[in-house]
Amino acid sequence: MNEQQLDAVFLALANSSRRQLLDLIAARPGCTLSQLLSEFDISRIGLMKHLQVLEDAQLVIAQKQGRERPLYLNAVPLQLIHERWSEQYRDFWASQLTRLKYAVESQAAPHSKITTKTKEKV
Amino acid sequence: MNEQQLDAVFLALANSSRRQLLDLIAARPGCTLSQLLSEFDISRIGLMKHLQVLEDAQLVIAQKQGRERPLYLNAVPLQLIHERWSEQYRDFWASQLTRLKYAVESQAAPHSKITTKTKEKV
DNA sequence: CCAATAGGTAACCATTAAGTTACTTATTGG
DNA sequence: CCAATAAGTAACTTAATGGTTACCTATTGG
Repeated sequence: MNEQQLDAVFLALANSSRRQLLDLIAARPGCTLSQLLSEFDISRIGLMKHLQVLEDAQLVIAQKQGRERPLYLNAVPLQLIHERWSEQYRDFWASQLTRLKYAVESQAAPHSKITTKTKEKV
Repeated sequence: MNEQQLDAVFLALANSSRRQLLDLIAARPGCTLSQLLSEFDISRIGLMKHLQVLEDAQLVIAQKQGRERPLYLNAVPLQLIHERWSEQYRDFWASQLTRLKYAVESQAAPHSKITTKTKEKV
């Protein structure tokens, strides 16, 4: 995946309606836009535009069949990103410290208050 | 992570300058904006805005120290997404078929031409 | 001290995103 | 056949992105 493809995938995921749409397509392979419309509060055209963004990112594929256009998840881009992260952040995650590690190191003599404060829910 | 936090993280990742910035911060924990500026073709303010987007997503944390603001990667959001995908797409990825599976199933009697065509590089 | 340095604000501009309504096309079931 | 259905196009509005320049603030090293 090149940089532009990454842009497209992350952009596609950066919207909760689109993530929901993707989940629905994953759960109901072959479904059509009209079938999914009832799950959303937006217009058909609005939803169609979201779908287009997912297709641009190649997260969804569709083949027109008659007047319908059945939709399918293509999880390959997600898989590729998943694998890349596995390699890239292996050490980070293995340490089980992540931000806390650096937060503490960077402060000469942290108060106990600060160390507890940095352990926040995410 | 709630939906808005996911929005923020994916939005932050949906730009190659920001991904590059994140990589640099990961590689040089404690570095400052000015130090990183030479790696980019954009203005300091432009870069500062990208940094702000990463901070909004809590992918980067910074504590002001004197006139400097050392930067640190916070990989926790990435880790959470990584874990979620591991669960969510386990079966999909295990099948090693992804889109091909559904593409073939959805066509009554596919020509050999079509089955080869669906196996495209991603 | 004070000039250089690191960072921050404000205001602006062009492009893209996210949504709408109105209209068109093409397929199909009864 | 033909009306209902599924999808697509066009045009528009509002808000957000991604970038700029100009100016301001605060810290620090010599």
